[in-house]
Amino acid sequence: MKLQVDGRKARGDKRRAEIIEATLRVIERDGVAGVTHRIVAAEAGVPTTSTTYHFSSLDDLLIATLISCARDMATEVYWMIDRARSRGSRGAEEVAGLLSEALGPRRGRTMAEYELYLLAARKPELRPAARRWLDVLTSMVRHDDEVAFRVFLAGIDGLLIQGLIDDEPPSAEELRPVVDYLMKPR
Amino acid sequence: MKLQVDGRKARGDKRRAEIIEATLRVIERDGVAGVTHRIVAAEAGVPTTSTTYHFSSLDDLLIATLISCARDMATEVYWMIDRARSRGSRGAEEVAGLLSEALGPRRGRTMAEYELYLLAARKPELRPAARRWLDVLTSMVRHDDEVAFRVFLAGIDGLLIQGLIDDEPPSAEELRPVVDYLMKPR
DNA sequence: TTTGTTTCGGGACGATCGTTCAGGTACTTT
DNA sequence: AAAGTACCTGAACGATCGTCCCGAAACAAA
Repeated sequence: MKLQVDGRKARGDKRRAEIIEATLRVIERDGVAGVTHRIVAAEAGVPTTSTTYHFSSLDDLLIATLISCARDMATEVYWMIDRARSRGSRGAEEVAGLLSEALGPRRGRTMAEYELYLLAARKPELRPAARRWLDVLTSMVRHDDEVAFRVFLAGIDGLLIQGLIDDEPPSAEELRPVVDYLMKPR
Repeated sequence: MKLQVDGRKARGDKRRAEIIEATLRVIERDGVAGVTHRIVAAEAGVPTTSTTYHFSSLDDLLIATLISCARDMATEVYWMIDRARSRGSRGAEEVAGLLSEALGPRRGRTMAEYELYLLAARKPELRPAARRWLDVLTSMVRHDDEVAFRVFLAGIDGLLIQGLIDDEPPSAEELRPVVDYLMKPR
């Protein structure tokens, strides 16, 4: 079993990845509504037909983008948890910082993620990918209290969504008491 | 100052309302992406030019729809709180029931609301309308604990969003322990 | 009735859309 | 070298899009 010696497939995979990255940039900038074959192709610097060749339809492209996005998010959270653990902290500070980053410098990315998330609500084939990052969290964090953990996850989502319609992103200091409350055992 | 004696304006307002209702139905069915002048006009049973006449652009139409939607939601929540109070309960049962309804029979409507919500993240002129229902809640519920209330609101949003990507909607019984935890004072 | 205002709606314009097709290129296998 | 496979891409098709134009109709004020 040889892996990836075919130069053609190698180039194909590379271009596929470039197209997915371009798609994510387009969603960050213009939203899911702004995703078209031509726009994505222009963003990626490839001819229009290249996107239709590698992704049989627009839906396929969006599905691939969501899957890639969910994987990135999962690994990112993985490292955050790892970082928090190595510091021996309970993570509230890390979480608050991550939230304020998600709502500030990375606001476009956060919007893109939730747009894809909502898309999964409409397209069942997207749901496994959308659920993945929840699953990753669930499997990583020890949950001595199942209910408390579900509340925590829901709270994070709610804070992010509500933070997206604020005129200016909340700071980590503003978020801190809410996150503390959310993570406080009882 | 006479109000609404002009039959022309009366008809115009009525048609405007019909177009907005049709728009909401289209969003429930096809999402914000499915909203076009022609589709909305067909749904409302009016000629295409009627939607462009009453709403100078598609954005205007979506803005009007979000505002109308937010108002409906606010009054609905108002009555729920009123109902819960008259029963003397703390509301956990009512909240769990409302959530399971929002994720079950009214799933399309819930998706539409969150899509419009996310649209507000991209279009600043939509944000006041999107924030309104949060404001209504904040003003109605006595908040002896500010932080706890923010956590509660975020938790509701998170539960709804996560429930939207479940393959089958959670029942009120499943939701109940989480809602209880969310509303439990400490 | 005449004049002015508001709503209505058929038709059309240019733009952009998703997708297809056929020919060409690059690479692997036989 | 020949055949086979995978990728690339310019051109084009039919459909749909937002929006505009302009005359007709309904209604109010004179």
